[in-house]
Amino acid sequence: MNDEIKKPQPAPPEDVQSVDQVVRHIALLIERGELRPGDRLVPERELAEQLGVSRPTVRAGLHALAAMGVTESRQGAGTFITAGPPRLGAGPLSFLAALHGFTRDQIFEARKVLEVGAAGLAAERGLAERLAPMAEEVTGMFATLTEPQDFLIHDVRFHRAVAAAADSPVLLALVEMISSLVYEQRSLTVGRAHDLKESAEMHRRIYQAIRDKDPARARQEMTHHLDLARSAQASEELDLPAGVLPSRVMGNA
Amino acid sequence: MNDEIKKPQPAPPEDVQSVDQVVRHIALLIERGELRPGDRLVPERELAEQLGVSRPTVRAGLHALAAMGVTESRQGAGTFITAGPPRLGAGPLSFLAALHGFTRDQIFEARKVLEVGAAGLAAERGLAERLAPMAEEVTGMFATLTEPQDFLIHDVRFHRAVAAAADSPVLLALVEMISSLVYEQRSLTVGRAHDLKESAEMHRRIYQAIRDKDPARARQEMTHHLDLARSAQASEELDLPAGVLPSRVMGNA
DNA sequence: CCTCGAAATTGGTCAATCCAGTCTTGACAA
DNA sequence: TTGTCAAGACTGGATTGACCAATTTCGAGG
Repeated sequence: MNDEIKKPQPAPPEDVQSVDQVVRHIALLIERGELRPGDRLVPERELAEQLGVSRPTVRAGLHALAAMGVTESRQGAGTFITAGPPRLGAGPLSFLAALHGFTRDQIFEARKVLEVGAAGLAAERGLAERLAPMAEEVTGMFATLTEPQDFLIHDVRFHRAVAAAADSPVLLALVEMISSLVYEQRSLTVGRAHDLKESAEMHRRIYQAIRDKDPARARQEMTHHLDLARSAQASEELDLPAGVLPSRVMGNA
Repeated sequence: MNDEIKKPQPAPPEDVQSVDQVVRHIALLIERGELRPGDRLVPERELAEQLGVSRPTVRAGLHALAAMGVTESRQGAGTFITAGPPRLGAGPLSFLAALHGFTRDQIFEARKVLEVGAAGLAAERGLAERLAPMAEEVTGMFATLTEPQDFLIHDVRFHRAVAAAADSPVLLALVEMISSLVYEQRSLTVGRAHDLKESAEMHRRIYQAIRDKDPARARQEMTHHLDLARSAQASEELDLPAGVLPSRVMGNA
């Protein structure tokens, strides 16, 4: 064999995976506070040069970050750190649900823990400025009693508003994560819903308990509501053409 | 203009993004039950041909799935659907924490809601086969009172065992997600911990309440423990060299 | 029948190139 | 002077083709 033509290892034997290196680099910049929400990253080409990796590798890393909801890319404009309120994409949970066949009851169980706790916290806090969004969604529910799909949107938004009123960003992120899952499931069956009026009434009572700064009642009303909602959804799923249900738990990636 | 020479679009005008197409394709296979945990995906090259996209594009999609904890790739072996128990990677939450500067108290707030609820459920269920793991971790804590880092590991595992005893996969996934965050934060300061013995005692009381199928006591003990743990961690952070704390909230991607 | 090593398989990466939106800039007209 | 808009640069989106490295497979040889 010739021993001077070959120049095998152009890069030092760094055993780190190149694409991980990209993710770690961005993570480092975020840790250091050099990248804040809304900021624009350096162009892919430049990033590739800085890290000494190829552009496809950089792109793979950026896609991974995008999947985690950290970045957003706009063709022609650039790649940006996700702005807006702290949000946890529903993608991972959706996949988990599809892979392990989470049941409706299992999801409601988690909801009960999260949202009953959130309702209690919201009532303890009693932040006046958080009441309006909740009230608005309740109004929206009463206004869409004959439009199940629209009703559902207000329903989900109400529950998010409650979590927001708990004034706990982490809790809010978790609730939003699950409510996305709930929305995806429920939107398939809500057309067969009965008693939307009763549902709206329950939401109103939850709101009133939080407004009255009565944590115990807020928790109790939320518990009651979720139990009934679980039963309601179960009955909605009964008279449904077979085959429509089992799948379709996936959300936006 | 000529109207027969041009043949502009080699691909039908699908306005879908290629990399999204890859993710959706895998998602579809999972929905249909054609891909189950542990299964191996078709090779990248074949997948690229099937979908009519390039391999770097396929790789970007697979990296996105990997970031969501859906797939795992092993060089030379193949790409597999993540096996094992339902698990939600800590990556997204870690980034969220770093980006929005979640405080220790905010994390503990979420923990209280999740874990107090989990402890209550675990006590209600009273599944005998879930008790052993909890007891084992309590034992481990008493055995490592002088080794804070090892103690912390048992601590975190105990809390996961409680969530597992709640027998709610969704809740367990959420608790694991947060406990990863807690571990990352706490491992920096646990060296300065006092009263590890008292902490072990509290865990033992939580365990006993669950073992006795006493939900109210389980919830109360867990609440009490988390409140004290929050104070303890706060004091640990006080006498710490400045600059070590603020960053380092990122986890494995 | 067992062991071991070569070859096929598969993920990991890079290089160069083109396409498609987006933003910037400066010339031209009002 | 000012406003408009079109050309060009900039940036992400995607492809082709090739090569490296780890793993698996399978047959030759003991």
